[in-house]
Amino acid sequence: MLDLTDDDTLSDIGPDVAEDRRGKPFVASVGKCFQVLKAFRRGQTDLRQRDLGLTEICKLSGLDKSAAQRFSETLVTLGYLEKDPQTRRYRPGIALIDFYYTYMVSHRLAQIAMPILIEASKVYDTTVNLCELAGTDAIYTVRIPQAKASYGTMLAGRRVPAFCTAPGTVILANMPEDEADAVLAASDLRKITEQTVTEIPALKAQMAEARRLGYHVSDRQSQAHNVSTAAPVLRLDGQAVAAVHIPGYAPHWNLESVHEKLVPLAVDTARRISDSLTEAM
Amino acid sequence: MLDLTDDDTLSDIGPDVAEDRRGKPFVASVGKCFQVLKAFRRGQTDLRQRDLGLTEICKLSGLDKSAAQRFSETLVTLGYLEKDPQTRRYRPGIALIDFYYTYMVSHRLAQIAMPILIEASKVYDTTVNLCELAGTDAIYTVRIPQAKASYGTMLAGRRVPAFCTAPGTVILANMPEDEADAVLAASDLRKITEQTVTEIPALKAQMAEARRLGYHVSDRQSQAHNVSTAAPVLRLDGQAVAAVHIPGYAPHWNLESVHEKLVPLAVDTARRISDSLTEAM
DNA sequence: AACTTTGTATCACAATGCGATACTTTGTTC
DNA sequence: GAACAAAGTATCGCATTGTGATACAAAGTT
Repeated sequence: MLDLTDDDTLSDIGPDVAEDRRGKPFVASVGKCFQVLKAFRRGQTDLRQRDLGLTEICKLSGLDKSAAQRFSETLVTLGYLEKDPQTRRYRPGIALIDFYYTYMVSHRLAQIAMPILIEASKVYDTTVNLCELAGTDAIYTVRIPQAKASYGTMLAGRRVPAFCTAPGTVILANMPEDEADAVLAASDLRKITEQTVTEIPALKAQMAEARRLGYHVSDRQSQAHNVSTAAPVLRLDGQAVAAVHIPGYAPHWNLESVHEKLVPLAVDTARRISDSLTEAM
Repeated sequence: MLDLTDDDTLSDIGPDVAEDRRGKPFVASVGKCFQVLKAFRRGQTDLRQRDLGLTEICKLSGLDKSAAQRFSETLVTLGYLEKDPQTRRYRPGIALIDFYYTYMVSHRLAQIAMPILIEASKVYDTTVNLCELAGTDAIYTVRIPQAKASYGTMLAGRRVPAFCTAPGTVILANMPEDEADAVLAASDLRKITEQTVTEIPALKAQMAEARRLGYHVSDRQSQAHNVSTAAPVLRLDGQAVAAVHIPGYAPHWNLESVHEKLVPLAVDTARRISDSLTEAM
């Protein structure tokens, strides 16, 4: 009944440490509390399970039992986890949602893009997404969903690997080459489907092509049956800040119809957002 | 150009401490780091400003300069804040979005509700929301937006006071009376507009009426020019777990047309979700 | 150029978080 | 249903870790 199966690839939640921030003050307890929260994301994608026991939190967070207990209880007190008094298991708390709002409310790009994306979604009654690059992942920040999509693909916050997805490709294609190279070098270049391209030269050729064309079509590179397209949102200086992504799900859309209809829609939508952006920034 | 003005009431981010959790282990550093993150939410609604300097973080979080620095830098290292090297100001980091996904992906109610809400939004081309109660606030967890709405009202994670909004009223009306009373008692019963009802007896009468009718129409109680309606999503035992909320914005909708069209839509949508729920739970 | 404001670095102290250990409860097996 | 295993909770002395007053540096302002 509850089908959590997802057809596309998920990324884990990113590296635990950032760049060269050594020397900066760092409060270890804070890092550990986020390890606990991350455990729930890992736990969910792995086990399709909504809540975790203390022992599972230990394993998924890498903390010992005492620490896991302390931080879990702390997070319950703060409302970021909830604890079932019966089962004594923990689950994500509703207060977590606050941070989405905190991030998005100050996000000018999303603010500008939202109405344009909504309009676009109506043209062919399709899902339309806005993606941004975060490390080696593309994160969906705004999603205008359609009823037939699977639940996981309706949610903002989803991460997918940049190198093998249409939105990732167009963003990488329109950023400084050395930065793009760094992302590829840091990426875990695994074959997700049979079609996934994993060789750096082939990927760079794809990116060059995407840059030339102004869009990219991902033909079952990360999803077995689906074709999706993306076009870059560009700053005045030509650098990509995001991508408009439109998936074409299997029965209804194919390579041909995506090229004919969704590609122009994605390109046009991204261009409209880019134009509005440069005015405001 | 960038209009961040919002027409409805926002709640602050909730109490800093929960119930009677004394005795439970608590890591103070973790609490303080969340004070810093909350500062950004406060800062944004107050100042309509996207980033905060260290001194502002001090004021908004209640921490001293050293602590503010330590926790801000820690959060930067973890990716939950970003720091502009030029201005040395901090802003929310994209990694914050991860927690929305973490919460939502395991949320069976949202999963069930999403397609039904999408369908409903197409009937009159309106925004349709799913709200849940958190403390004295109603939090929007799922929003199907329409292009004409203001940005703030498109975002999941928004909090509004329960007592003076339609979704809050229908949820309070369909929960154990003592719990509802407790929520009202804890609420900050301020007049938001001229029409806001703030007397407990009047509020309880409203709730009784909402319970009898199966819906509630909020006539400019929290928004000066708008009328909105909500209907409860009920568990098999009749307890509310959420509310379907449909706002009727001013020029297009009025009290009459809301009653005629949006009320039946909200009631029907909430009932369809309730029915799917009980099967699954 | 003098001043104010804001951000960064330092460091000795002890409070605070740590985690090994022991205890209690749940639920699993025979 | 007794015996056992596994998961969750409580305890507590130690020293690690975070603390915050102070001093310093770098931007902004007059």
